[in-house]
Amino acid sequence: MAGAMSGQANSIERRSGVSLWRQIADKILQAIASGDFAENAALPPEMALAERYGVNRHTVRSAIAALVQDGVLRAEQGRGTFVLSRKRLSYPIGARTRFSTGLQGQTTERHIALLSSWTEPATRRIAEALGIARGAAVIRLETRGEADGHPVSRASAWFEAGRFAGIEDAMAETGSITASLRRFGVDDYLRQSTVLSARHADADDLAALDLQPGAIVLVTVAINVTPDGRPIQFSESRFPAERVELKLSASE
Amino acid sequence: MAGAMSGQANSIERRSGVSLWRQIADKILQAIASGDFAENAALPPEMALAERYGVNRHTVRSAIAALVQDGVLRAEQGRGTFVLSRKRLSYPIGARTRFSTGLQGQTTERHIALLSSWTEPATRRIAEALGIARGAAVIRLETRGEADGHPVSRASAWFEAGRFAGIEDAMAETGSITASLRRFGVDDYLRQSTVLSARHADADDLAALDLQPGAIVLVTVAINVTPDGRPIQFSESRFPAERVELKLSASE
DNA sequence: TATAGTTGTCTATATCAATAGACAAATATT
DNA sequence: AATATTTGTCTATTGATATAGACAACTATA
Repeated sequence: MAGAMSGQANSIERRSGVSLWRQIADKILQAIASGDFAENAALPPEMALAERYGVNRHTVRSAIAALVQDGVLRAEQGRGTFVLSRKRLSYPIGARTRFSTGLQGQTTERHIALLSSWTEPATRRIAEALGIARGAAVIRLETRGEADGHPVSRASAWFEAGRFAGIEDAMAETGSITASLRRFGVDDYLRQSTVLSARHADADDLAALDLQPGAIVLVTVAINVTPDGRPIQFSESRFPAERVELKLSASE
Repeated sequence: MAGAMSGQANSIERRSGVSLWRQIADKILQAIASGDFAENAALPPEMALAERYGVNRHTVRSAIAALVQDGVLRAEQGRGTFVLSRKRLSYPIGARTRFSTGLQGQTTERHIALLSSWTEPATRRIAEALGIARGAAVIRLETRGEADGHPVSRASAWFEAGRFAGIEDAMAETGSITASLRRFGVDDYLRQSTVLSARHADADDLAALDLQPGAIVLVTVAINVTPDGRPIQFSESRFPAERVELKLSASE
């Protein structure tokens, strides 16, 4: 274990508003995600981790307890603590970002579940993105992306209500944005813009993505357009940073 | 203020390992960054914020105190609390990502400061990325990007030591990766791959980016190649999520 | 079968985080 | 000048976080 975790600074911040056990849990998650531990590998003993991070053994135990609760680790009395989960999923992002095709090879099964949908007036931001009047009716889809039974994304998407009336039914049936858009004559679409940020998960994210409080989510805000440049979809997606990384496609 | 901040769930998680005051500080930062408040606009009164988030007024005061300390807000007794900082910088990422050109129009001045540099053996990951032997000598540059006097990025970059001997001197002189590479006959280069993640800032990030403990950083891991596909640079960059968002170029 | 190493549990103590209430100090408004 | 609004300060109390030490329970190994 001497070399493992060597890439990161083993530093912990006190009085930060983020408890020490959570910071340590984050570091362990990072180490696992970046491949410092193989699956089923043993973590260093609690005393060693405590010394490494300069905290009490009980503080390390709090961090481990949270990760055990989260299904990332398994502790066995007398033997050690072992890694259960695999590396992060690598979610590709580019001009032709599609949920299902992007995760092929990394997962055996994936789909998008429609959580809810309704019609609402367009905010200024959405109206600008879709090139419609502020306050015009837009259909909002709330979805969750799942891969091998685990939630990997949580998204809100907006479509012009006039042009895409009934898209929620198509979405519920097909479980695919691409397939749903095809029913409205959209055979192809491109990612016009993507803006990326990160924040702590809110209550909705926590529930939908099955995260522990305090987790970080990556946020993308995107506009999809038809090949002739007409905007059709505005969306905000949240990805759990501990389970997903975003891979920007090289050529598009 | 009824409509402002409307986009986010006003929910706070308890027993999360992240203190309530930090969660609220995050939400206020988000609201500012997403344009809910104009510069110099007044925040809602402390009592109103306390009610909105379902916490005590003193908890809100802790959040505001942290942001005042951070230079984001200014509190005036009897008047109110006011927004100082502007919206997030939007940092473009694409095939031709360049630090200086990317921020034109948003800032009046920007440059890259070389913090330190040294030669070290290539780790497995770096060797694979650069297409060299594991353990071969690589030059490591530690840099900080600054715009209008404020730090906006913190990066580590690795170059093959044989081909780019002395690049640290070029970097110190020119303050530009592009200009430094030109001295070694690299007139053009492309972003081959970019992988994105997010985590809490570590001690080094906090110091270099002038952040408060508990802040979140966006992390990009990238490989740059010459037009003929030969890898020349491997880098990991950290951006403060509260001050920078990443804008993916449409055509890359 | 000892022994060393590891996780699990318990008690105790100190500090941080959050709530609660009261009132002072400064500002804006009537 | 009087009043309402808002931030600043103080005391007190509770629960979560972190440290410290001791020992039990379990596993692997010499």
